[in-house]
Amino acid sequence: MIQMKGGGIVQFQASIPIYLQIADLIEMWILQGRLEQGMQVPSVRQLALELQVNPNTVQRAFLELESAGVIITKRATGRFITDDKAKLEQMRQKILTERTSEFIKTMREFGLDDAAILALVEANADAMKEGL
Amino acid sequence: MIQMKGGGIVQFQASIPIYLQIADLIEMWILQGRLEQGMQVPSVRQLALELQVNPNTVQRAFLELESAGVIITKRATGRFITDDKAKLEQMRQKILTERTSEFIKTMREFGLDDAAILALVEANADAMKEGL
Amino acid sequence: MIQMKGGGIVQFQASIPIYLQIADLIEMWILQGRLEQGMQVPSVRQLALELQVNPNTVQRAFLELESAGVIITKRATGRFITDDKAKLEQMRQKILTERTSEFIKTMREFGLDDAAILALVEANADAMKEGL
Amino acid sequence: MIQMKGGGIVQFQASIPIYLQIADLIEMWILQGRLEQGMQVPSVRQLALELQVNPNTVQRAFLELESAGVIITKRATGRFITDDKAKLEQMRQKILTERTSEFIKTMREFGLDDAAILALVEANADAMKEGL
DNA sequence: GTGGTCTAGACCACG
DNA sequence: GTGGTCTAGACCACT
Repeated sequence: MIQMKGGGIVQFQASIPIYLQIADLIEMWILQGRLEQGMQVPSVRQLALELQVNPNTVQRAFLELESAGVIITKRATGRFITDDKAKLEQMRQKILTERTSEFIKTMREFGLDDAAILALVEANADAMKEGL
Repeated sequence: MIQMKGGGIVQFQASIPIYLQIADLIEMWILQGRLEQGMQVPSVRQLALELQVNPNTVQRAFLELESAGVIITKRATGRFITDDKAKLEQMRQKILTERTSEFIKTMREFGLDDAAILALVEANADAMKEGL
Repeated sequence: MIQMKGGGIVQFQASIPIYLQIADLIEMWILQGRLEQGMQVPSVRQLALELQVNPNTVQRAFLELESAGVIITKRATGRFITDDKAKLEQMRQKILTERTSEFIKTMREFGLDDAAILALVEANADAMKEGL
Repeated sequence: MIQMKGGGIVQFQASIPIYLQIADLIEMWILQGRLEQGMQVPSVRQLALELQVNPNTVQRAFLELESAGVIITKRATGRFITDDKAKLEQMRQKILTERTSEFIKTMREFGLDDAAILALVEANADAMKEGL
């Protein structure tokens, strides 16, 4: 049994396909290290139950992850996280960089210079800390 | 005539409705001050031509912007950007804060502490500056 | 309306997923030049009707073709064969070579030398001509 | 101990049932004469070990081969390759003809005439010879 | 009318 | 019990 975020039920947002959200969710789990290398990936049916969606939807999410090389399917045995550590680390770095660049780009488009961006990040980080 | 980003043609990504991408685009233009308060909003036909999409699609984008209160339709006159300066500024702040919080949250989920996040932002900002 | 092979109904063989057979079928149509560059690709629903399968199955076949770069999807408009002539020609050559190499390899494994293979091909080609 | 192709490990492709691939493999061995008529058929366990698959899978492969008449099970003694020489030769001829006809048919669908097909085979055979 | 997504449920192949 | 495929049918988003 996999520990859901906060132990609660995952809420999907409309306007983005659920199967993509699931794929993203699991990719995050893996890249964040919540799922270890090995047979950790839960089965289609189990995930469908936990996420309260149709098994076909989970199936499709896994299809995405497989074509992305994150997981490997062994017929009639289960799905496994790739044991290519380098690949995972590379993907992690890629996502970190992408998200950061995208964030900076947006902020700049709003006219913020680097100092202002850093200040904004710092202020928000502090605010979020207190919020906890 | 509206100046496109870099003078080029805007590329839409397949997985998000085009009309939403257009609405976002225009909202950004307004919030970033590229479009001034007044009757600046280009016509549906013109935008459709420039963006090379179906006029219906632009129409829908405008509908979104209207319901968000960003633009106002005056019958038989045209569309105008709201002159409610406070509202625009408020939306601007809201977007800035939202994006920043979301960014920080994601980074933390990857195990980065605040110092690491700031460092990452700074490094990327530098890298992007050189790239230009 | 697309002309089926011989005007008849396509029969699918068990043991190979139908959606793969459909994808192959259409890829063949394209590479053989039966479908021209343009809006030729029939819609999901139409093909499903003609092939007497579920629309979802056709949909999945198209997914394959799209990820292979053979067709392009324009939302709410239809699917189009890629107009990248070079790419199509390249795929054609690749398939021809692959099939031929595979054929030769198999024949050699049965102990036939090149002369024997050529003779076999020639004999069969003649026989098939008479059969028509 | 059976000599694998090139002494290496056999790689199975994901889209075809492993047991069928194994059955095909063994049938090829027999028809190509690598396995002689007699009690040559290796045991389920041994094959499973060498091919690194589940013994059940090998078992199923043997079932296929038995129903095809290629091997015969003698209770409490083991599995034997059929000593019906005529049958084996007949199967060999059948496979050769089938594969060749299929190959020619495909090539013709691509618009190649017999001369072109022969040329293609010859060219590929030469290329493959140099490659070795 | 087009493609995209999702559900519910069934059956099969595999190990 | 696992994944894979397929159907039937529905609803939505988009142009």
